[in-house]
Amino acid sequence: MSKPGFTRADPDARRLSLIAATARVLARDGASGASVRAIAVEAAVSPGLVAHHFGGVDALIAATYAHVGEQVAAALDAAVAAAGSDPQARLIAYVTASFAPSIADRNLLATWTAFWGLVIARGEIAALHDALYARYRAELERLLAACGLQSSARRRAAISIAALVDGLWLELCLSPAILDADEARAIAQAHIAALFQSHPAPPN
Amino acid sequence: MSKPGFTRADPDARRLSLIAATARVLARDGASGASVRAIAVEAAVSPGLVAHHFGGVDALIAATYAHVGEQVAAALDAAVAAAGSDPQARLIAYVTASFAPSIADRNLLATWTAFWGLVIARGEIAALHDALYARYRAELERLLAACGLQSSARRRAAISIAALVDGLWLELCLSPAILDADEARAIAQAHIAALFQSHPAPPN
DNA sequence: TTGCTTGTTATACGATCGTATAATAAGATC
DNA sequence: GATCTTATTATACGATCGTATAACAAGCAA
Repeated sequence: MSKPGFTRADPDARRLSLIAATARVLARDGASGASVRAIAVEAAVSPGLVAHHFGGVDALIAATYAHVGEQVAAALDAAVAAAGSDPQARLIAYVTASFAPSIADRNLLATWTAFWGLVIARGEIAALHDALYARYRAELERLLAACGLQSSARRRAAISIAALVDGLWLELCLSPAILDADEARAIAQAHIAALFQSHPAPPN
Repeated sequence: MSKPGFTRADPDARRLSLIAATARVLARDGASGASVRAIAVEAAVSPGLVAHHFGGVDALIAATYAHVGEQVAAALDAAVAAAGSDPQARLIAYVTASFAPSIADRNLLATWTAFWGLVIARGEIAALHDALYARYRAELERLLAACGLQSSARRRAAISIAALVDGLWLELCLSPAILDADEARAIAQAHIAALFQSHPAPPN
């Protein structure tokens, strides 16, 4: 007759719900506000569940970062897939997808800054960051290769594009009044064009 | 006969000492470790002094950011002054000075990430960030003008350089194994060269 | 229905948080 | 040396922190 006091969720689904709640708290209150209790309230759940599913709050934040990172990577991949088959268009799509509203978002930035802070304090989390960025650069190198950029220039080009996108993304999130997405896209495209100009594709 | 139990410091000197201690704690333990007590221990001082001199720990962290920002700006200005009178050399010096060991430093990054986290949670701190970055971009625009870059291209060029430097600096601090200072300098120089190539200085 | 597994809650514990308060004493002034 | 200002300390308070623990109950299996 009466509703159950709580619902037993599938462990994976519950973990996802906790991760989503963590992202919301991070976005609203910043890194220092992401306490076990605040997250539990946001997820409408008891504080003990965090320990039960993740062992501790640090692991939950790390899982949140990994999950958000996956989402971003998937969004970038989707942008490439939607760009068709032209190599240049695919590269541009991959790079400028970072400036789409769902990515250049304060909420995402909050998760990222919280995580950067953890990278400093906790060494084991640095591995997550390295893996995510390595994947980003590897994909960039692949796309650059498809555009015919000579292999000796790919590594440096990927690093420079990644750095530029990071900086533009950061400024886009922190002070949107100064930089909007259209200009960020234009800057990134100009940078890529310049890269190919200084390392022209060899004629086949 | 006996040493005094504590020394009465000049208020400004004491504030500086607390700021320096805050920067050290931020670097060692990250944003979440920067508690009033930890800072007081680091400064070899009683916790109450923080409230007495700054009113609260948030104001102390904000002051730390402002101070560190001043130091960085001064270091960049000094690099320009040391570069002589050639406009191109001055611009390169200003940009690549961010990769010097004292600037591309994990300790500085820790302060920065802690502050970025505060920018999200506390609106009043965003103004500090905007002011610091506006100053950086304004100086870039000045140096670009001295190099003869046409005025219509200056704003966008300054933003792109600032973004690239930010991203390179971040990666340099977070994963020094992937990017070293020399390569960061080379990437930044190539970017600047490309900017002038697409907007060549008008002949006088 | 009965029993079992385990997701979930409720509660408690010690540690640490930020800050307010009053007492203390260093150092300048006269 | 006496007086005063105030930087500094010591202490205390309530709130919140992370997590361990045991009781509870939802849902499945038999």
